[in-house]
Amino acid sequence: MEIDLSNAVEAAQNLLGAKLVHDSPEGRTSGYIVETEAYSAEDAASHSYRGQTERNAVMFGPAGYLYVYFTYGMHYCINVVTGQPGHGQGVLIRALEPIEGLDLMSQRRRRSDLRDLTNGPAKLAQAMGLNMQHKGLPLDRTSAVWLEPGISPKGITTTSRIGITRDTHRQWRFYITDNPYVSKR
DNA sequence: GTCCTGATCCTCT
DNA sequence: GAGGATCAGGACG
Repeated sequence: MEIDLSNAVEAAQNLLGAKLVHDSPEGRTSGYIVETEAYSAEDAASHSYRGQTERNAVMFGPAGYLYVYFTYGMHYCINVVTGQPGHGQGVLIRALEPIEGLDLMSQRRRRSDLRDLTNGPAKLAQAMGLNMQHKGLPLDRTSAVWLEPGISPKGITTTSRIGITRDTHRQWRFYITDNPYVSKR
């Protein structure tokens, strides 16, 4: 992988514009990453804050692996693990700009509006067909899910993170400025 | 468009 | 037993 994942906050910005691809039995889906959030073990909003557990163990492994979690009783969200093993860092992928497999994404999402396929962390996981099966996979060509170099963002906007209740002061959300596929708010 | 709520279940307290 | 890195649908205007 050519993307620098040594630090979550920097990696969250480096990952903007990268291409995420999933080759599934139903076909290929892919998209450019347009919105991310950084999480680290010193951060009370992070799953890794209270130390390693069975659920978050992937976050404490090497960088470049996929951490998937299940939340709110019905949704999956995906992270790219960053940092050194033992550090417990990750970057939440919050939105994609769809590239390949638009019909398949629409089927999985049961939505036809292009802008409603991948503009949210649980939406993109559903559109890409990602779930707990994919937790812990390396994001390279040895897996069905991987990252490639994509586009260079023209501008990056920094804000506070969405939907958290602790450490809300951190400005650790990043998105490609003016991209129409960024989640709301 | 905005606001509010129900859905639904795993994880940790 | 509570709460969560969310989303969709309905009420209202």
